[in-house]
Amino acid sequence: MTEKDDFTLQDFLPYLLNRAAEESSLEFQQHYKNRYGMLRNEWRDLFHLGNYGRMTATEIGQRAKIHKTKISRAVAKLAERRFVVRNRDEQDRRAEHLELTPQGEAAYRDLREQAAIYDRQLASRLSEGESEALRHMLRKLAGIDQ
Amino acid sequence: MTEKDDFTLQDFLPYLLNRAAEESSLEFQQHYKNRYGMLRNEWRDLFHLGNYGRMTATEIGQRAKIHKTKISRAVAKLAERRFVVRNRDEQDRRAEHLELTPQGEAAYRDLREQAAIYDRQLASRLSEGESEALRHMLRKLAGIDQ
DNA sequence: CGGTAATAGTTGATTTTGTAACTAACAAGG
DNA sequence: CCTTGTTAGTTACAAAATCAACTATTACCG
Repeated sequence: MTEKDDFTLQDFLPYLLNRAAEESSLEFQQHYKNRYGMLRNEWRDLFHLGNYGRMTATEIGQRAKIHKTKISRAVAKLAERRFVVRNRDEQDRRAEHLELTPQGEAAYRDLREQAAIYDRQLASRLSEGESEALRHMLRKLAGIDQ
Repeated sequence: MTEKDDFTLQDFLPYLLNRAAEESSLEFQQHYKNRYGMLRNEWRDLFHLGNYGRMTATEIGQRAKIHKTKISRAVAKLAERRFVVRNRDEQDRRAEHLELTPQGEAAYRDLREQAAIYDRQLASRLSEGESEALRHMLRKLAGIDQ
Protein backbone atom coordinates (compact mmCIF):
# COMPACT_ATOMS: atom_id res chain seq x y z
CA MET A 1 0.00 0.00 0.00
CA THR A 2 1.99 2.94 -1.28
CA GLU A 3 1.23 6.13 0.57
CA LYS A 4 -0.83 7.73 -2.20
CA ASP A 5 -2.51 9.75 0.52
CA ASP A 6 -1.40 13.07 -0.77
CA PHE A 7 -4.90 13.68 -2.04
CA THR A 8 -6.40 16.56 -0.20
CA LEU A 9 -9.58 18.57 -0.09
CA GLN A 10 -7.96 21.63 -1.61
CA ASP A 11 -7.20 19.64 -4.71
CA PHE A 12 -10.60 18.11 -5.21
CA LEU A 13 -11.98 19.40 -8.47
CA PRO A 14 -15.67 19.37 -7.53
CA TYR A 15 -14.79 21.34 -4.43
CA LEU A 16 -12.77 23.90 -6.34
CA LEU A 17 -15.36 24.13 -9.06
CA ASN A 18 -18.07 24.76 -6.53
CA ARG A 19 -16.09 27.34 -4.66
CA ALA A 20 -15.26 29.25 -7.83
CA ALA A 21 -18.78 28.94 -9.18
CA GLU A 22 -20.35 30.12 -5.96
CA GLU A 23 -17.98 33.01 -5.64
CA SER A 24 -18.61 34.28 -9.14
CA SER A 25 -22.36 33.69 -8.98
CA LEU A 26 -22.66 35.66 -5.82
CA GLU A 27 -20.66 38.51 -7.20
CA PHE A 28 -22.59 38.65 -10.41
CA GLN A 29 -26.05 38.20 -8.99
CA GLN A 30 -26.04 41.74 -7.72
CA HIS A 31 -26.61 42.88 -11.27
CA TYR A 32 -29.77 40.98 -12.07
CA LYS A 33 -30.93 41.02 -8.49
CA ASN A 34 -30.42 44.66 -7.63
CA ARG A 35 -31.30 46.08 -11.00
CA TYR A 36 -34.16 43.83 -12.04
CA GLY A 37 -35.16 41.87 -8.99
CA MET A 38 -34.49 38.65 -10.81
CA LEU A 39 -33.54 35.28 -9.40
CA ARG A 40 -30.79 33.18 -10.87
CA ASN A 41 -33.11 31.00 -12.91
CA GLU A 42 -34.92 34.02 -14.28
CA TRP A 43 -31.66 35.56 -15.34
CA ARG A 44 -30.61 32.32 -16.94
CA ASP A 45 -33.82 31.95 -18.91
CA LEU A 46 -33.65 35.56 -19.98
CA PHE A 47 -30.10 35.12 -21.11
CA HIS A 48 -30.99 32.03 -23.08
CA LEU A 49 -33.92 33.70 -24.77
CA GLY A 50 -31.84 36.74 -25.58
CA ASN A 51 -29.03 34.61 -26.85
CA TYR A 52 -30.93 32.06 -28.91
CA GLY A 53 -34.18 33.88 -29.61
CA ARG A 54 -37.64 32.39 -29.54
CA MET A 55 -37.72 28.95 -27.98
CA THR A 56 -39.82 26.73 -25.77
CA ALA A 57 -39.33 25.93 -22.10
CA THR A 58 -38.26 22.42 -22.99
CA GLU A 59 -35.63 23.69 -25.37
CA ILE A 60 -34.24 26.00 -22.71
CA GLY A 61 -34.16 23.09 -20.32
CA GLN A 62 -32.19 20.94 -22.70
CA ARG A 63 -29.65 23.58 -23.52
CA ALA A 64 -29.18 24.89 -20.04
CA LYS A 65 -29.76 21.65 -18.16
CA ILE A 66 -32.27 23.37 -15.94
CA HIS A 67 -35.12 21.30 -14.62
CA LYS A 68 -38.51 22.03 -16.10
CA THR A 69 -40.05 23.07 -12.81
CA LYS A 70 -37.43 25.73 -12.34
CA ILE A 71 -38.06 26.98 -15.83
CA SER A 72 -41.80 26.92 -15.37
CA ARG A 73 -41.56 29.09 -12.29
CA ALA A 74 -38.92 31.39 -13.69
CA VAL A 75 -40.86 31.93 -16.90
CA ALA A 76 -44.02 32.63 -14.93
CA LYS A 77 -42.17 35.41 -13.11
CA LEU A 78 -40.64 36.78 -16.27
CA ALA A 79 -44.00 36.80 -18.02
CA GLU A 80 -45.68 38.43 -15.06
CA ARG A 81 -43.10 41.21 -15.15
CA ARG A 82 -43.52 41.55 -18.91
CA PHE A 83 -40.00 40.48 -19.81
CA VAL A 84 -41.29 37.52 -21.77
CA VAL A 85 -44.37 36.69 -23.81
CA ARG A 86 -45.72 33.21 -24.27
CA ASN A 87 -47.24 32.01 -27.51
CA ARG A 88 -48.95 28.72 -27.78
CA ASP A 89 -47.89 26.64 -30.74
CA GLU A 90 -50.95 26.15 -32.94
CA GLN A 91 -49.59 22.93 -34.41
CA ASP A 92 -48.80 21.40 -31.05
CA ARG A 93 -50.94 23.07 -28.47
CA ARG A 94 -48.97 21.62 -25.59
CA ALA A 95 -45.91 23.67 -26.45
CA GLU A 96 -45.42 27.34 -25.79
CA HIS A 97 -42.97 29.55 -27.63
CA LEU A 98 -41.28 32.08 -25.43
CA GLU A 99 -39.71 35.29 -26.52
CA LEU A 100 -38.48 38.50 -25.01
CA THR A 101 -40.61 41.61 -25.03
CA PRO A 102 -38.89 44.89 -25.90
CA GLN A 103 -38.53 45.38 -22.18
CA GLY A 104 -37.01 41.94 -21.86
CA GLU A 105 -34.67 42.72 -24.74
CA ALA A 106 -33.55 45.89 -23.03
CA ALA A 107 -32.86 44.06 -19.78
CA TYR A 108 -31.05 41.37 -21.70
CA ARG A 109 -28.81 43.82 -23.50
CA ASP A 110 -28.02 45.63 -20.32
CA LEU A 111 -27.24 42.49 -18.40
CA ARG A 112 -25.23 41.02 -21.23
CA GLU A 113 -23.10 44.11 -21.14
CA GLN A 114 -22.64 43.73 -17.40
CA ALA A 115 -21.83 40.10 -17.91
CA ALA A 116 -19.20 40.95 -20.49
CA ILE A 117 -17.63 43.43 -18.11
CA TYR A 118 -17.68 41.02 -15.22
CA ASP A 119 -16.30 38.27 -17.38
CA ARG A 120 -13.34 40.39 -18.39
CA GLN A 121 -12.82 41.28 -14.77
CA LEU A 122 -12.76 37.62 -13.81
CA ALA A 123 -10.51 36.69 -16.68
CA SER A 124 -8.10 39.42 -15.66
CA ARG A 125 -7.36 37.48 -12.50
CA LEU A 126 -5.86 34.86 -14.75
CA SER A 127 -2.86 35.20 -16.93
CA GLU A 128 -3.01 35.81 -20.63
CA GLY A 129 -4.42 32.89 -22.56
CA GLU A 130 -5.39 31.00 -19.43
CA SER A 131 -9.00 32.07 -19.59
CA GLU A 132 -9.60 30.54 -22.98
CA ALA A 133 -8.08 27.30 -21.79
CA LEU A 134 -10.30 27.50 -18.74
CA ARG A 135 -13.47 27.92 -20.79
CA HIS A 136 -12.46 25.03 -22.93
CA MET A 137 -11.89 22.76 -19.95
CA LEU A 138 -15.10 23.79 -18.25
CA ARG A 139 -17.08 22.98 -21.36
CA LYS A 140 -15.55 19.54 -21.39
CA LEU A 141 -16.31 18.96 -17.74
CA ALA A 142 -19.83 20.29 -18.05
CA GLY A 143 -20.45 18.07 -21.02
CA ILE A 144 -21.24 20.96 -23.30
CA ASP A 145 -20.73 19.57 -26.74
CA GLN A 146 -20.01 22.51 -29.00
CA MET B 1 -19.32 51.57 -31.31
CA THR B 2 -17.35 48.62 -32.56
CA GLU B 3 -19.40 45.44 -32.69
CA LYS B 4 -17.91 43.86 -29.60
CA ASP B 5 -21.16 41.95 -29.33
CA ASP B 6 -19.58 38.60 -29.81
CA PHE B 7 -19.98 37.95 -26.13
CA THR B 8 -22.29 35.04 -25.64
CA LEU B 9 -23.75 32.96 -22.90
CA GLN B 10 -21.63 29.94 -23.70
CA ASP B 11 -18.54 31.97 -22.96
CA PHE B 12 -19.66 33.42 -19.68
CA LEU B 13 -17.35 32.12 -17.01
CA PRO B 14 -19.86 32.07 -14.14
CA TYR B 15 -22.20 30.11 -16.36
CA LEU B 16 -19.55 27.59 -17.33
CA LEU B 17 -18.28 27.35 -13.78
CA ASN B 18 -21.78 26.64 -12.53
CA ARG B 19 -22.49 24.07 -15.16
CA ALA B 20 -19.27 22.21 -14.48
CA ALA B 21 -19.67 22.48 -10.72
CA GLU B 22 -23.23 21.25 -10.78
CA GLU B 23 -22.40 18.37 -13.05
CA SER B 24 -19.54 17.14 -10.90
CA SER B 25 -21.39 17.68 -7.63
CA LEU B 26 -24.31 15.63 -8.80
CA GLU B 27 -22.10 12.84 -9.98
CA PHE B 28 -20.09 12.72 -6.81
CA GLN B 29 -22.94 13.07 -4.35
CA GLN B 30 -23.97 9.49 -4.95
CA HIS B 31 -21.01 8.42 -2.85
CA TYR B 32 -21.78 10.26 0.35
CA LYS B 33 -25.49 10.08 -0.23
CA ASN B 34 -25.89 6.42 -1.07
CA ARG B 35 -23.21 5.09 1.22
CA TYR B 36 -23.65 7.29 4.26
CA GLY B 37 -26.91 9.14 3.79
CA MET B 38 -25.10 12.43 4.04
CA LEU B 39 -26.06 15.74 2.59
CA ARG B 40 -23.61 17.95 0.80
CA ASN B 41 -22.91 20.15 3.80
CA GLU B 42 -22.37 17.15 6.00
CA TRP B 43 -19.91 15.69 3.55
CA ARG B 44 -18.13 19.01 3.33
CA ASP B 45 -17.81 19.37 7.08
CA LEU B 46 -16.66 15.81 7.40
CA PHE B 47 -14.07 16.35 4.73
CA HIS B 48 -12.80 19.48 6.41
CA LEU B 49 -12.53 17.81 9.78
CA GLY B 50 -10.79 14.83 8.28
CA ASN B 51 -8.47 17.03 6.36
CA TYR B 52 -7.56 19.62 8.97
CA GLY B 53 -8.35 17.76 12.17
CA ARG B 54 -9.98 19.22 15.24
CA MET B 55 -11.54 22.61 14.61
CA THR B 56 -14.53 24.71 15.53
CA ALA B 57 -17.62 25.40 13.46
CA THR B 58 -16.49 28.96 12.89
CA GLU B 59 -13.13 27.80 11.60
CA ILE B 60 -14.82 25.44 9.18
CA GLY B 61 -17.02 28.26 8.03
CA GLN B 62 -14.09 30.52 7.35
CA ARG B 63 -12.12 27.95 5.43
CA ALA B 64 -14.99 26.52 3.46
CA LYS B 65 -17.04 29.67 3.14
CA ILE B 66 -20.10 27.88 4.39
CA HIS B 67 -22.65 29.84 6.34
CA LYS B 68 -22.80 29.11 10.05
CA THR B 69 -26.41 27.96 9.99
CA LYS B 70 -25.57 25.33 7.41
CA ILE B 71 -22.66 24.19 9.52
CA SER B 72 -24.71 24.15 12.68
CA ARG B 73 -27.30 21.89 11.12
CA ALA B 74 -24.81 19.69 9.34
CA VAL B 75 -22.73 19.21 12.48
CA ALA B 76 -25.85 18.39 14.46
CA LYS B 77 -26.57 15.58 12.00
CA LEU B 78 -22.99 14.36 12.02
CA ALA B 79 -22.91 14.33 15.81
CA GLU B 80 -26.24 12.57 15.99
CA ARG B 81 -24.91 9.84 13.72
CA ARG B 82 -21.73 9.63 15.76
CA PHE B 83 -19.40 10.77 13.03
CA VAL B 84 -18.33 13.78 15.05
CA VAL B 85 -17.90 14.62 18.71
CA ARG B 86 -18.23 18.08 20.13
CA ASN B 87 -16.05 19.36 22.92
CA ARG B 88 -16.69 22.62 24.59
CA ASP B 89 -13.65 24.82 24.96
CA GLU B 90 -13.04 25.37 28.67
CA GLN B 91 -11.24 28.65 28.10
CA ASP B 92 -13.98 30.07 25.91
CA ARG B 93 -17.17 28.29 26.70
CA ARG B 94 -18.94 29.62 23.63
CA ALA B 95 -16.74 27.68 21.30
CA GLU B 96 -16.95 23.99 20.54
CA HIS B 97 -14.13 21.89 19.17
CA LEU B 98 -15.26 19.33 16.69
CA GLU B 99 -13.47 16.17 15.73
CA LEU B 100 -14.17 12.94 13.98
CA THR B 101 -14.97 9.80 15.86
CA PRO B 102 -13.30 6.59 14.71
CA GLN B 103 -16.46 5.98 12.74
CA GLY B 104 -16.20 9.43 11.23
CA GLU B 105 -12.57 8.79 10.42
CA ALA B 106 -13.49 5.59 8.64
CA ALA B 107 -16.14 7.32 6.58
CA TYR B 108 -13.73 10.11 5.82
CA ARG B 109 -11.02 7.76 4.62
CA ASP B 110 -13.47 5.85 2.49
CA LEU B 111 -14.94 8.96 0.93
CA ARG B 112 -11.56 10.52 0.41
CA GLU B 113 -10.59 7.46 -1.54
CA GLN B 114 -13.73 7.75 -3.64
CA ALA B 115 -13.01 11.42 -4.11
CA ALA B 116 -9.51 10.65 -5.30
CA ILE B 117 -10.87 8.15 -7.77
CA TYR B 118 -13.54 10.49 -9.03
CA ASP B 119 -11.05 13.29 -9.27
CA ARG B 120 -8.75 11.21 -11.47
CA GLN B 121 -11.75 10.29 -13.58
CA LEU B 122 -12.66 13.93 -14.04
CA ALA B 123 -9.10 14.94 -14.76
CA SER B 124 -8.87 12.23 -17.36
CA ARG B 125 -11.39 14.13 -19.45
CA LEU B 126 -8.75 16.80 -19.75
CA SER B 127 -5.43 16.51 -21.44
CA GLU B 128 -2.22 15.91 -19.62
CA GLY B 129 -1.16 18.86 -17.49
CA GLU B 130 -4.40 20.71 -18.02
CA SER B 131 -5.90 19.60 -14.75
CA GLU B 132 -3.15 21.15 -12.66
CA ALA B 133 -3.60 24.41 -14.51
CA LEU B 134 -7.32 24.15 -13.92
CA ARG B 135 -6.92 23.71 -10.18
CA HIS B 136 -4.59 26.64 -10.07
CA MET B 137 -7.03 28.88 -11.92
CA LEU B 138 -10.00 27.77 -9.84
CA ARG B 139 -8.13 28.59 -6.67
CA LYS B 140 -7.47 32.05 -7.97
CA LEU B 141 -11.09 32.57 -8.96
CA ALA B 142 -12.40 31.19 -5.69
CA GLY B 143 -10.10 33.44 -3.75
CA ILE B 144 -8.37 30.55 -2.04
CA ASP B 145 -5.08 31.97 -0.95
CA GLN B 146 -2.60 29.14 -0.81
C1' DC C 1 -17.23 46.49 38.57
C1' DG C 2 -21.26 47.53 35.21
C1' DG C 3 -22.92 48.34 30.89
C1' DT C 4 -22.46 47.91 25.95
C1' DA C 5 -20.65 45.57 22.19
C1' DA C 6 -18.90 41.42 19.98
C1' DT C 7 -18.63 36.42 19.13
C1' DA C 8 -20.11 31.22 18.94
C1' DG C 9 -23.58 28.77 17.89
C1' DT C 10 -28.74 27.70 17.57
C1' DT C 11 -33.46 28.34 16.26
C1' DG C 12 -37.48 30.01 13.61
C1' DA C 13 -39.79 32.18 9.70
C1' DT C 14 -39.62 32.82 4.83
C1' DT C 15 -38.05 31.69 0.29
C1' DT C 16 -36.33 28.56 -3.01
C1' DT C 17 -35.42 24.00 -4.63
C1' DG C 18 -36.34 19.12 -5.59
C1' DT C 19 -39.41 15.26 -6.37
C1' DA C 20 -43.54 13.41 -7.69
C1' DA C 21 -47.90 13.62 -9.21
C1' DC C 22 -50.87 15.89 -12.07
C1' DT C 23 -53.52 18.01 -16.51
C1' DA C 24 -53.73 18.69 -21.27
C1' DA C 25 -52.51 17.56 -25.77
C1' DC C 26 -50.63 14.62 -29.14
C1' DA C 27 -49.01 9.87 -31.23
C1' DA C 28 -49.38 5.22 -32.60
C1' DG C 29 -51.34 0.68 -33.04
C1' DG C 30 -55.13 -2.22 -32.97
C1' DC D 1 -62.22 5.67 -33.06
C1' DC D 2 -60.22 4.06 -28.64
C1' DT D 3 -56.77 2.41 -25.64
C1' DT D 4 -52.06 3.02 -24.23
C1' DG D 5 -48.01 5.65 -24.15
C1' DT D 6 -45.47 9.94 -24.54
C1' DT D 7 -44.54 14.84 -24.20
C1' DA D 8 -45.17 19.97 -22.51
C1' DG D 9 -45.88 22.30 -18.83
C1' DT D 10 -47.96 23.14 -14.02
C1' DT D 11 -48.87 22.27 -9.28
C1' DA D 12 -48.41 20.28 -4.60
C1' DC D 13 -45.72 18.79 -0.98
C1' DA D 14 -41.32 17.83 1.21
C1' DA D 15 -36.45 19.16 1.72
C1' DA D 16 -33.07 22.61 1.97
C1' DA D 17 -31.21 27.39 1.79
C1' DT D 18 -31.48 32.08 3.41
C1' DC D 19 -32.06 35.69 6.64
C1' DA D 20 -33.10 37.49 11.01
C1' DA D 21 -33.58 36.99 15.66
C1' DC D 22 -32.23 34.66 19.65
C1' DT D 23 -29.19 32.60 23.90
C1' DA D 24 -25.02 32.23 26.12
C1' DT D 25 -20.59 33.74 26.87
C1' DT D 26 -16.65 36.75 26.53
C1' DA D 27 -14.35 41.32 25.59
C1' DC D 28 -13.97 46.13 25.92
C1' DC D 29 -14.15 50.38 28.22
C1' DG D 30 -15.82 54.13 31.03
